[in-house]
Amino acid sequence: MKRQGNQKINLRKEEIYRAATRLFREKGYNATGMRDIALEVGVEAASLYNHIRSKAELLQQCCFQMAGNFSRQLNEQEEHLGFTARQKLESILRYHIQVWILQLDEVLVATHESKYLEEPWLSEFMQERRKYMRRIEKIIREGMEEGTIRNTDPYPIMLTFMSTVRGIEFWHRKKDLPAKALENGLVDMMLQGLIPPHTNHRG
Amino acid sequence: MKRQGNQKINLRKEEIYRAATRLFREKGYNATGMRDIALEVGVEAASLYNHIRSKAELLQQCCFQMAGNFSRQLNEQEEHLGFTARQKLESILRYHIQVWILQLDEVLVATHESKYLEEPWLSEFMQERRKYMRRIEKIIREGMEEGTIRNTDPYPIMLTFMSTVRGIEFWHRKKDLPAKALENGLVDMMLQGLIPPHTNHRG
DNA sequence: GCTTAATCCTAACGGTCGTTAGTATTATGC
DNA sequence: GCATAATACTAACGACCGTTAGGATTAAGC
Repeated sequence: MKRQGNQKINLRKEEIYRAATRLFREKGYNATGMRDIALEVGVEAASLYNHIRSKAELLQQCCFQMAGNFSRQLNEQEEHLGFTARQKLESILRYHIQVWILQLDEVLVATHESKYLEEPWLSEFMQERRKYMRRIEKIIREGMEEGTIRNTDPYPIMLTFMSTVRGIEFWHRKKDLPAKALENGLVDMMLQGLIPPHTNHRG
Repeated sequence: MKRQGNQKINLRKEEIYRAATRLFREKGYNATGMRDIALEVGVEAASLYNHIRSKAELLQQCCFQMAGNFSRQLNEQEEHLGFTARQKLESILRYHIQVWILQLDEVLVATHESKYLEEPWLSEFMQERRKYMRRIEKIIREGMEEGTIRNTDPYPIMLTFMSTVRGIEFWHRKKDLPAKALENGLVDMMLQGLIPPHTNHRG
C-alpha cells in the first residue's frame, strides 16, 4: 500500500465522520464515546486513530463544514443582482429549510453541539455565526428601504428568520407531510404570518 | 435540628437546583460534574447528596417544572371563553416569549438537555411535549374555522409558533433591544409576517 | 448541657473516558 | 514474493465521573 487512489482511505474517514455526526446528534457530543463510534464503524476504538486525530476534530469538521456551506450560499444571494431583498431572503430561507430536511444530523450538531468546540475553534465559530446574522439583518434593512419588507425593527425579524427552521426537527419524527409542503408552509408563514389577508389587522 | 421551618433546608436545595440549572445550560448536562455544582454552592461534591438524590433528579426537576408551567398556562388559555383562537395564540406566544426572557436557563435545559432524562422520565416528557404541540395545533384549526387565522396547513404554523422563541437565546447575549420591544417584534412577525400590508402578495 | 438529627468533610469505590504504545495483520507496488 | 505502508488489534494509561461509607461538626429541641 504505497499510495491509495485517495478513495479507500477517505471512504473509511468519511464513514467515521458520518457515524460520529449521527451519534453526536442522537446522543450528544459528550455522551458519545469513541467506543460508540467504533462500534458503529465495526472496528475497535483505538483503530479510529489511524484515520482521525481526535474526537474534537470530528466535531470541528462537522461544524465548520456546515458554516462554510451556509456562508457560501449567502455569498451567492448577496451577489444576486436581479433579486429584491425579499426574494433573496426567501431563497436563503428555502436553502435553510432544505438543509434542515436533507442534512438534519449535521445541522443539528453544528447548532447544538458547537458549544463543545475547543478554543480557538469555538470563538471562531461563534464569530462566524454573529457575522452571518448581521449579514441577514443587512438584507432585511435593504428590503425595508426598497419597500419589499415591512418596516419595523429588523432585529426580531432576523431572529425569527434564523429560528423558523428549528421546528423541522419535530417534523423528522413522523414526516406525515411532504417535504415540499412543509417548505412552502414555513415560507408562507414567514412571508405572510398568521393573519388572513383582507382583515382588520388588529382584531 | 429536630425540625426546620422548611426554609433553611429548602433554601439549600433551591441553591443547588439553581446552580445545577445554570451549569446545565452553560456547559450541558453531561459536561457538568457534581464537583462543578458543588464548587458553585461552596461545598464538597459528596455533601450535595444530603439534599438531593442524584444528578438525574436535578434534571428531572427542571424539565418537569417547566413542562408543568407551560401546560398550566395552556389550560388557562384553552378555557378563556372571551378570546378568539388568534387572541389565545397571541397570549400563549407572549407567555412563551416571557419565559424565554425571564427564565432562559430553565427553558433551555428543558429544551436541549431533556434528552438526557432517564426512562421512564424521558418518554413521559416527550409524550407531554407531543400532547402540547397537538393542543396548539387544535387552537390553530379553530382559528381557521372561525376565520381569524389564515387557512392553510396548520402543521407548519404550529412548528413556526413553537420555534419563534428560539432566537431569544441570541438576544440574551447583548440585550441591545428592550425586552418589550423584542416581544412585540416577535409577535408582530408571527402575526403579520415579512411582507408589508397593501402589497401585491406574490411580488 | 445533653440528645439527636442535619449537614459537612475526607477518602475512596468501580466505572468510563479519550488516547497512546506496541504489535500483528493486511494489502499494495514492484 | 518481498518490502512497505496502511490499518487493525490488545492492553493499558491517567483522568475524571457519580456516588457511597464513615466519621466529624454543627445546631436545634428539651
